[in-house]
Amino acid sequence: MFGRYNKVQQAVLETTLRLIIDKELQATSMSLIAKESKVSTGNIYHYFSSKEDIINELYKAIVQFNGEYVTKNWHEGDGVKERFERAWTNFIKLSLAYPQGFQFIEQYSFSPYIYEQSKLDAYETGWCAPMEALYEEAIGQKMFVELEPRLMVQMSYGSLVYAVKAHLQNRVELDEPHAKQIVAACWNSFAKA
Amino acid sequence: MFGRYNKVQQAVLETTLRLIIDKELQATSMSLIAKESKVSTGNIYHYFSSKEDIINELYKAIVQFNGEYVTKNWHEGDGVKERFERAWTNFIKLSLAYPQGFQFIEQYSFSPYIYEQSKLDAYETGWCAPMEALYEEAIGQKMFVELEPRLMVQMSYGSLVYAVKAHLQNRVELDEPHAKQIVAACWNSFAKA
DNA sequence: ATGATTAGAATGAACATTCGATCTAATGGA
DNA sequence: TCCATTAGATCGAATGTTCATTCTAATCAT
Repeated sequence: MFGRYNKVQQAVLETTLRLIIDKELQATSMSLIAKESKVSTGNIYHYFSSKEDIINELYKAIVQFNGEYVTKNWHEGDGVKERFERAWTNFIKLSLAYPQGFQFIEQYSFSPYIYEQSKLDAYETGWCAPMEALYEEAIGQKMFVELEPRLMVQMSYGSLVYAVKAHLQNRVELDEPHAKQIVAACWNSFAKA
Repeated sequence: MFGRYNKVQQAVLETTLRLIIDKELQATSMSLIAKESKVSTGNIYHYFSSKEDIINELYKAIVQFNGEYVTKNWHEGDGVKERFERAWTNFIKLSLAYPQGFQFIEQYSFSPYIYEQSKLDAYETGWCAPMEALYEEAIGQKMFVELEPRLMVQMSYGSLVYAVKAHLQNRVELDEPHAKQIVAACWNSFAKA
């Protein structure tokens, strides 16, 4: 997930992600990050300019990772529906495989802690732009009702997010057949009769 | 929203809600709450045992308020679909009328800051239980596909939450006709062909 | 006059950040 | 080959601030 960073940075980012999800941001002090990552506070400040900076790097790295994951295996020649199913199925798999990254994005993508610039970049480096284009295509082919693609993508995403959240809280099953039904529900919500 | 509390408690809760949404929790100090609510710190501690306690009272009060709001105007004799539309339309209206309450619940319902007990109570005092019963009914009448009602309710809720979020960030329109289309999309996602 | 409330000072802990010292490893000159 | 020099990496104690909470003495309302 943090391949483009050096060893020290990786240790800090991984530790911070884990601590923030386990314990909440305010309970995650720099000294705790230092202890758990086995990097001294001084050295952390050698590689990151502030605590905020760590959080923002985390955010950017995860957004990019998620973007690549969701748009994986889109084959040339696949129809709109195939790509739709592939993308959102990828998203569910991603969320189950990297629940900490999922929860981090969930908790912080609307937080003032994340710089506006990071959020703007996220639109391009993440899956937002490609998914909106896909929904646009679906409208063009009369498969979807006429609604703003941006709104529709957000709604589908919200459905999946809450399904995954419910699962992570042990409140519902989320196996292969469930995932299929969930993605189908997303399709049906905008499919033309 | 805080009808069951006394004047002092109301002032504190209203102020805290506003500050937390405007500025983030960590930037909302007790002294700031005291200054803006015009209640001295000493007196705040007379009515609340800690900062955590304020947050948890806020949470419980808003959950209950939202629960009553969403299930408002369910008329005897209304069919499942009418109640479905009424409930989620109420939810959208609620979110637009009380965006701070909406954002608070969004940010804190998964946070470790909220006691587990508060979360458990929320299930009964909020709209979760009645909505699951409604979805159950829809399944019984063969209107909905067979999926866990809990999962379906969460997914519908997620759709609406993200639609409202997108609107609050000025990213999409959310007027009366849009609300209708959004609620229809939620219905269609689980409607039997 | 009794209980509620206020202003705000005092307390003590927690925390982000800084800084000077020490370590490491690579390079260069003899 | 062997030591000297250097640049950067790493350390962790020290700094200064912020903040939740407590306390005190004064004021207000009934």
